[in-house]
Amino acid sequence: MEQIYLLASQVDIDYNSNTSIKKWETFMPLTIATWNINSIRLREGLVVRLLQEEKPDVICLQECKSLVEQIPTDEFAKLGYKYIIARGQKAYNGVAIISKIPLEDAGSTDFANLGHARHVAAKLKSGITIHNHYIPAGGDVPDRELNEKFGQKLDYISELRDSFVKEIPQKSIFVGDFNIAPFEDDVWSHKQLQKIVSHTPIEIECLLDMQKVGNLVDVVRSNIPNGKLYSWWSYRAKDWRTTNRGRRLDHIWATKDLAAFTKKSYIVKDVRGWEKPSDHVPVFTTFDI
DNA sequence: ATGGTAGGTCTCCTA
Repeated sequence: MEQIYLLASQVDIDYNSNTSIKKWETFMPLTIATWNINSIRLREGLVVRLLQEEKPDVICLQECKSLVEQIPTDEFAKLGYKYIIARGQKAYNGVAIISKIPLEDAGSTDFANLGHARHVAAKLKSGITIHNHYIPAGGDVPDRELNEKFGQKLDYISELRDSFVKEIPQKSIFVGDFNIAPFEDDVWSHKQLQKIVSHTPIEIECLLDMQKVGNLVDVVRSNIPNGKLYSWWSYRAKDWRTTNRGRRLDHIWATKDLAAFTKKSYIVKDVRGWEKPSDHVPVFTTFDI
């Protein structure tokens, strides 16, 4: 039987061909990062530093807080990150996918009809589609009768569950700031956060239902199954590192075909200690495809 | 039960 060794970023994978693809012996891993940057214009330098130090193939950013035409791109391009697919608006939200490998715009959807730039998708030549989401934070009060924003958060995820992920094809990666920490080990105190938006049972149920309907795998938790794991620490804490009251709000999910090829995920916690940091740190997964 | 910090359209909205 003929075997082909794939360079995933250079070759179109044809899963329908008769040729056997010896997937585990290929040698071009694809590393994806997701990071809520909280203003891309203010933190352009931090993105540059991260790209230099960690060299992901693709980075998905949320809360760019910028019109697309005002996103700085020159310094990213100098490092080889020449491709960017983004959606933006003034001051709020905004998502971008920045890549060393060619990207094709795969559209965006205004979930829950909020009029917000919270989703963008890009397709790689290998046929993999990356969906980058900034799910609404949901305000402070976890009751949709008292707080419209909490309802919008549930509506956004319900719409994903009832239409979008039902149709999601294989070879999809689904990442971003989901603003929900689903498991006990995803928060510093499960007991103390049960009524705090981001860890309430209703949000968690909605998110995990959506994950199940889409047959999506939380690859970061698959690769790091045990122990506390955070991607966000509040700006309001006096000493984020010492008190360590974190939450895992940022996620990398994938359809099962791709999830089967991931072995490594990691979170670069030190980024929270860089000068003028975002309150989120980047999360990484390598797909050995 | 409260307040704490940060970014942008900046004394008010968002997170």
